[in-house]
Amino acid sequence: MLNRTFAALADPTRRSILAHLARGDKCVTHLAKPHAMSLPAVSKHLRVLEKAGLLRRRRYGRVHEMRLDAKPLRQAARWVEEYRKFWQGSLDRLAEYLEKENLPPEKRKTKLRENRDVSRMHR
Amino acid sequence: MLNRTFAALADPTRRSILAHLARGDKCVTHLAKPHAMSLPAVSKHLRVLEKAGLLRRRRYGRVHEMRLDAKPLRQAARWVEEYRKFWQGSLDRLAEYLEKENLPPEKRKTKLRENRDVSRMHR
DNA sequence: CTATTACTTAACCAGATGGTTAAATATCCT
DNA sequence: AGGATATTTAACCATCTGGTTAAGTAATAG
Repeated sequence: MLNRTFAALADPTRRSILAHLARGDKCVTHLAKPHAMSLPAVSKHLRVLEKAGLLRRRRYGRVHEMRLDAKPLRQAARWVEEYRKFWQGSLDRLAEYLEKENLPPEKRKTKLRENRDVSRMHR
Repeated sequence: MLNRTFAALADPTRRSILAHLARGDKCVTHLAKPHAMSLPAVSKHLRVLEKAGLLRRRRYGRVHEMRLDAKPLRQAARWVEEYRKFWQGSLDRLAEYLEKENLPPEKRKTKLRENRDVSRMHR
């Protein structure tokens, strides 16, 4: 499920469609209008979103009305949130990380071996 | 950026790699071991994650050590959180939504026109 | 009945993705 | 020097993706 959810969100057109649906249910033609592409292209995007469970489709005659269903985003949010502590601490960690990179090669080599002994990791 | 981030997260192998990196920095071989695929395949995944900014690479001799960088997830989280209210209200909304679907066709048709007048949307 | 509207399906295309194996590079060990 | 180890690059392949145009289906309008 996460696969399909994230894959669906990876496309800007689809995120835009979701954003539009967040302001109210809309039919295919309405959703297509702001997106400079053919109707079948939008239709495909809608199918992707539908399969990802991010929207529901209802037919009223020939009009297909789409409704946002954000439930799959809950799981996605939970997954991403797992990493909150890492981006919170990342300023410090990254600083420390990049600092090493600026040591002159000689110094770096010995310094690093002392600390982390990565060179012996694979013996 | 969101494009690359979400795309990177859409692959289970890559999510697994990130999960492993969350427990500490690791080199390519170590990251590859639990994933039943060739080393080049993992190497490609790492490049994708790197381009998405989700990890940093440091070389210690022949060993490439990877470090998680979760900062891009922050933006992703913010995006997803925008939709929190929708999945929170979705139980009610979806119930209401599906309830209509179970009405007998006759009743549904008239009922819906009265309410929403979708049939006149495109005149 | 006919035309128009809303939308999908089909067929096609270029380029990306996710994997493979084989070869190349670079480092480390003896 | 020569061999083993860590990793990447190259070439290839099948499938997926995101778009197109053209044709098909179904409902509404006149």
